[in-house]
Amino acid sequence: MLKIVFMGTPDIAKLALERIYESGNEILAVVTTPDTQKGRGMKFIPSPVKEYALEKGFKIYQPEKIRKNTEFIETIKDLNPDVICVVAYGKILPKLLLEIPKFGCINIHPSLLPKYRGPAPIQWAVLNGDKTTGVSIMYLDEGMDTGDIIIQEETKIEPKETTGNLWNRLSIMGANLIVTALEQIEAGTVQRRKQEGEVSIAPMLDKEISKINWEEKTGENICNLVRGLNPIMGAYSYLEGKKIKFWDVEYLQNEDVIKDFPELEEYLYKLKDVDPGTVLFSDSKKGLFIKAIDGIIKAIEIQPENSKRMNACDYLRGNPIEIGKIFE
RNA sequence: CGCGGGGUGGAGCAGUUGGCAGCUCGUUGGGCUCAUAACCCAAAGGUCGGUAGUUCGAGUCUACCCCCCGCAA
Repeated sequence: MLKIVFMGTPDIAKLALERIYESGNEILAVVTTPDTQKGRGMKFIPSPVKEYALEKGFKIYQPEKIRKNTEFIETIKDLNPDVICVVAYGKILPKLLLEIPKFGCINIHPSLLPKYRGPAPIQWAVLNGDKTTGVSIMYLDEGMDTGDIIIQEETKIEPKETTGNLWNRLSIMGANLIVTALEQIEAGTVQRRKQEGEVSIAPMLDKEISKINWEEKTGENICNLVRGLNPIMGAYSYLEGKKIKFWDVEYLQNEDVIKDFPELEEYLYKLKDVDPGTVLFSDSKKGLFIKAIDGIIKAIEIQPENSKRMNACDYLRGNPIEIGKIFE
């Protein structure tokens, strides 16, 4: 049994905390970011980690800042933890804190380091259309995700998998893996190795990215954008001044569409002349088809302005879209 | 007391200056088809988010409440 201080904030961290606790370790304290005003009405919402900690009665700390917060650092020092586990805490730990636990500070990072160092590794793996990714358990050092690796596990990214799906899977993998790492630390069999391979950075997602660029992006790019931003932001486009978000789309070749809908064949000759983003076919039974530079995007799940997500076909029933209108 | 949008048959929407609650689909039954997600005919299905009020009369106007959604953080 190890004595652990856990630092983390979102749901991915909550799951890890849960597993660490359930596998028989002692949680000396939980550190999470202060409650923030979120959502409609700007109410103060505790982080998922805090909720779980409250439920289990763990000691909770929510310092505003930790760099130069000597009082907080002393508090942690007094707890005398064997290990500090950090999972998506949201703040960079100062050296003074890193040096406290005798077995070090370990971290879950949801990518195969050194690929995708930084805050948005899962999102970027999907956005870039990667076929595989993984989870790394590593020692923290003063850099950004540059510490030595303890264990890594790889997983495939399914062709239609969204960031949300992958996020859930990696959360579980990470939670299990950090427990394994803790067991190794306790048993004294833990190994560490330097990060090797090509380094890349996964920066925070810019808002700009969520607008679909029909002119320049290929059908595959658009598909990756849509699933990569689901469910965090959603990719959007404007139709007649109204913002429409795309939550699920399918990328089709012209031939695929003709095969399913022979009646579209008469439109085929027009395809070359039409601008990307143009609505090629719109019907509440067959769906909504939009031209991309190299094929056709079929909208499956969309979200109109001020409304909720819905099936594209449902939307078209009450809001018919004329063929020839252009998304931009 | 951050800003804004909205709750109308199972789904998505319309409903003008208050005056019989509609549209596109779906569902059920029937018909036509070699056949169909196509077409034709018919039917069922709503206390219009809730409560109180104004009125001869409220989906529509007023007040309060509940729920949902978007932006912003």
